[in-house]
Amino acid sequence: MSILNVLKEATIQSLTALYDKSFTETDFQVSQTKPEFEGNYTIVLFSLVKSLKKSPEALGKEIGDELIKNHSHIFSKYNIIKGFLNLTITDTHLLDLLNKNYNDVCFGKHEINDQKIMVEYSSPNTNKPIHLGHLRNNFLGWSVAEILKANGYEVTKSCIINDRGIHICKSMIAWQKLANGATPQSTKTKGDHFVGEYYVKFNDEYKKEIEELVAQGVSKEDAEKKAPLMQEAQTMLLDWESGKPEVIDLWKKMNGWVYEGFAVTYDRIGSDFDEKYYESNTYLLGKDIVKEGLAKGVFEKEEDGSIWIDLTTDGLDKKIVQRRDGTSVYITQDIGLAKQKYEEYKIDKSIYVIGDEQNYHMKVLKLIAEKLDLPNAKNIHHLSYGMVELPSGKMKSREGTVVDADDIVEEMIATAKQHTEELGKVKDFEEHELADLYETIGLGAMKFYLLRVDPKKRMIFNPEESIDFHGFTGPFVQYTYARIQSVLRKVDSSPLTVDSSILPHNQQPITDNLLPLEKELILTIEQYSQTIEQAATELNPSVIANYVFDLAKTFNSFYTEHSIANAECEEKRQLRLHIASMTANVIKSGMQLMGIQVPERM
RNA sequence: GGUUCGGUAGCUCAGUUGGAUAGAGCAUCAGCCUUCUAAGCUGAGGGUCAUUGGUUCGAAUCCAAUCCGGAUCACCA
Repeated sequence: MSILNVLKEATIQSLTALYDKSFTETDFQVSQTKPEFEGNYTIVLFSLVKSLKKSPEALGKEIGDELIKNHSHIFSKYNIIKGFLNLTITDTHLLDLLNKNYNDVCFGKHEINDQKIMVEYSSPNTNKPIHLGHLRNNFLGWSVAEILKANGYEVTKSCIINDRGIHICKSMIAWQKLANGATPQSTKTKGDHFVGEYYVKFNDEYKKEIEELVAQGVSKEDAEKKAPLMQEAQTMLLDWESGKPEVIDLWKKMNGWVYEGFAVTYDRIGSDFDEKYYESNTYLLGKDIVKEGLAKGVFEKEEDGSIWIDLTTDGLDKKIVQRRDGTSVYITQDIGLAKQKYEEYKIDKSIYVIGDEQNYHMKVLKLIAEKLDLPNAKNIHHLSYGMVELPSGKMKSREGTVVDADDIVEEMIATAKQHTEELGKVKDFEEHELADLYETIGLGAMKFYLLRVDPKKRMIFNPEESIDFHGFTGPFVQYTYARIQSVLRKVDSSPLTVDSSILPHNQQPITDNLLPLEKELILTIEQYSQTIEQAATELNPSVIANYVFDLAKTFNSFYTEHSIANAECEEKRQLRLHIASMTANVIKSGMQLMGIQVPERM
């Protein structure tokens, strides 16, 4: 149990013993002591002052004495300033913690529980390659899944691939008309980029057609519908739905190219999935749901045959769930898929990583699921994230300002290479080690940059600043890790041993002799478990990013001020090597939760 | 217009179960490499926490109103 939890419980016990009343965690507040005051943890007494009608000083003294009397192994002393009771943690307790866990690579992770969670993320369209915004989605989804695993959940990563629809037909039409049989192989183009080009070409040609029609006096709206290319795309969609062989073949061929391209990108950025759903399989789902909803009176049929749900009493609008031609719409398919997910996996919670432009849609989805009484409806959770913008504003495909994922990844890795070479510290690296290192640093910088911000906020991606490897960045944390490894390597000949002389059982001289920075490091490490928990509760990897950075920063201060391998005495040396080792473990673990590798050397 | 999410240092962001003098990084300035990796460390300057009012011992944090910005409100997905 963490010190914080021990303190809370101990305080409740002390209060109960002292005042003969029952208390809960909400009756008082515990926080970390501000650096300018002596102590490590602080109990804020004001709320108790009120209910117990005692002065803060008296109250603080009584609680402080009681805590120390009963928990002398954890709390050594206290002071009271105004209404704040500042408690000091004993060195003994911290050393004990260090001794028990210094070599535990799983430190901070929670026991397996029996809850199952599905995290759906990524969800690409097969008509164009993924861009910077998708990267935020991929990194978030992957990281959240790992964070949940670290908290003991059984996690299934899933992905819905939007592989059908009018947008797919557009690139197919363009390819048929313009490609002359060109393929990714023949043009040496990555498959997803290849198909994406034809999607762009379609829109270019389509635009020309509209302009011509408008010039002939057709209204813009009509022109958009009547343009021959659009008509062809519509026809192709119908052909696809009726299973016309040549259309299906073309569709399979082009999607195949896209998947090959995606596979390369996913492999590189580290996205993976346990289950893939294809919209071409799920788009008919939801028919039975519509029937069910009608029977239950949740849905209503209009005169023209279309089916609706009225959500006005919930503050939303009316929403269509089935078209008058009997086909199901997006939202209905999603409900169908939600149901299928539950039936297949018996999940306790279903998380959707989707941009905040779909907040309304997801709200409706959940509401309909609840009204239909689907078993997992209440545990549908939309992990909404803000758009990624450029310093110049939003990315717009029309203006060609969309940042391609492959390009930006490549650029980050190239910058990592250039920067590393300038520093000139890697002369003894082998060729393949260098390639790995650049990839580790470049991708690490990228992931850290996109994950360090609260998901729900939109963020600005400044290509120049993102490539800064100093300060609150992935490479800084990676560097700290490599630095520790370097120290630990140097003492390899005398590997870390559990030297009883620094252990509390022995009551040797180190006790009550920890330096402030040593203490701060151990206390920070101790909070890793809570940090993981918080990140899981909030579904927010930035919690981890901030924590890991803070730990790395503290370590670097320590490293600069105090020698580790050449400490004043053997006990101190052992102690510091233990701290270093544990810091490295926690940094590595935290970075892995964000999908970031740490290099042994850099 | 309705709903909803944001507004914290020049820039990018932390901090909201109400707590002590609001924190980092970047940028600027001043120091620190014969010593465990200087992708580092130490220090300085920089703030009307959008505005106004309310709640109370205490508000960046809670409530109300206003201003600014984003998203959304399709028989598209």
